[in-house]
Amino acid sequence: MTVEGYDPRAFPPFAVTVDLAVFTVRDGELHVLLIERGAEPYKGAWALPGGFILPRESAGQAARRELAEETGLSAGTVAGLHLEQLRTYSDPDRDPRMRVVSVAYTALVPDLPEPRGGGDAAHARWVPHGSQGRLAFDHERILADAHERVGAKLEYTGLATAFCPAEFTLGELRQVYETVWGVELDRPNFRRKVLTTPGFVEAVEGGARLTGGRGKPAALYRAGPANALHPPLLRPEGRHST
Amino acid sequence: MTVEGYDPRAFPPFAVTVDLAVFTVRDGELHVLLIERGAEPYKGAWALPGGFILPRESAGQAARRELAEETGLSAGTVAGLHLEQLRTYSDPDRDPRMRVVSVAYTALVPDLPEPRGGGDAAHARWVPHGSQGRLAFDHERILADAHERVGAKLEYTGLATAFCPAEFTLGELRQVYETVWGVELDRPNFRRKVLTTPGFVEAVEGGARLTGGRGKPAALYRAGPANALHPPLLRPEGRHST
DNA sequence: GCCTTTATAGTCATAGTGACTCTAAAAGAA
DNA sequence: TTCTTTTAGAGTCACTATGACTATAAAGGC
Repeated sequence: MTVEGYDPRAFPPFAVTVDLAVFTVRDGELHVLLIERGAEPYKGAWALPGGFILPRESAGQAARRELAEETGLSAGTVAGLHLEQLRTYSDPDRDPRMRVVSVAYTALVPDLPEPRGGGDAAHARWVPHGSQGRLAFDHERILADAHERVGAKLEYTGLATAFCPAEFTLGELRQVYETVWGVELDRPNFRRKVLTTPGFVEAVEGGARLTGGRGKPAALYRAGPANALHPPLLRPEGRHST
Repeated sequence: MTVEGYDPRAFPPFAVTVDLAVFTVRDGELHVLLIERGAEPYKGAWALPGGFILPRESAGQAARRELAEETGLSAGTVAGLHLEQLRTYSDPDRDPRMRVVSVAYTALVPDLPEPRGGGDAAHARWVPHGSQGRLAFDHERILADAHERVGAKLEYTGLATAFCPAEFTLGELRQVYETVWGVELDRPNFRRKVLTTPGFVEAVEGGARLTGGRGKPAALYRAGPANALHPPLLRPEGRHST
């Protein structure tokens, strides 16, 4: 049971941190937010943003605070972003200095301005996913888990809209799927599927947007009320993992 | 970033525990393993089994160790059980005495003997899910999250076989779905779906088993190699949450 | 004007599924 | 024994969802 026979010195003390895998779609490519470490160990290496949980904070609050600090976004903007707990990493040797348990979060954001690199992050950058090279600690593993989770959640939730601005075209939404899954989707079929899935998207009345100056203007949509898609929008070829 | 500017006293110390939501199907009913607390706070209340992570343990190792201690199962048996990290609970006030972050795990077990209540658990019992009343700490929330997660995973993974012994009938497997989801499934349709989903189950050659002495003997199957079901076996009526 | 690009409207064949009916093989009751 | 009950398992039918298409519309660049 939790904390049987209580004694302040009877439990092994741990440091608890949050790490964030922040994804965005930029120019049709999936990008991850990374920071460059300014101290040992792994000095100069790239790592996921993150930091300690404060004494009166939940892990979720810490994640949102760190995200605001490292991206330079206002607290109000960060409050509206999609942030989701991924899992907790607790290998005793994951940090060479001491026992650190880290609660990892995944954030999905629409295309944002270049991060300011505030907080203790010497440099923060959007890095194309796949070209990030080796990361500090077990952050490669965390990033891989986060990518897999995001890909899976696109199938059965309306999460893809979190990568888009408030109003978006179906082409932009389709590009999110193609970018995260690394596949090409048939345009008419994707359109049919999205529009017939109840609650996925809602049409914006007057709207129409030129898509980068090319092609016919597209109607605008906003995220619908559904958080689960029925039936799901499954990846082609069925490569899952879970 | 994780543990910038290291100083042993610079980080807020946390206690880190694991909590377990252990499910089994007994007599066609979903049961949860609960222990009765022997100390304040919540003395006498029922709670999820769990305990501290030791200094050289990962959270997963701690979960497996605690499960063995509280159920009285051998380490070998516990090693074969399905154990999966659920999520981490970190509300600063979730434990009234001190700051405790808990990594929750979900375990799915076939019908087991009554637990011995070893370890520090005064009493351990299988309690029918839904009749457990109020639990200590935030364990009701953890249990609800675990149930929702298990229900969702039955849809797109072969997880249901973890509730069954090594060899099982399709009727037993169907009962797992019906019990966890709380619905009735059409027998022929369920059978067709399971048998046509590649890798879900494999026929056991000679086998056949009387199902509680009633009805025609059923063929035996074992869990197949697939960990993901394609296409998924969706709940009727599409009530998800995610 | 034409060409390219993207959006959007359809068509058609097929796989998957829900709602069924029907038969087989066991135990227990009369 | 025969009849009833129970569960396994085979099979049918209609409808939905989907993959693979074709075709048209509306923009910019040339």
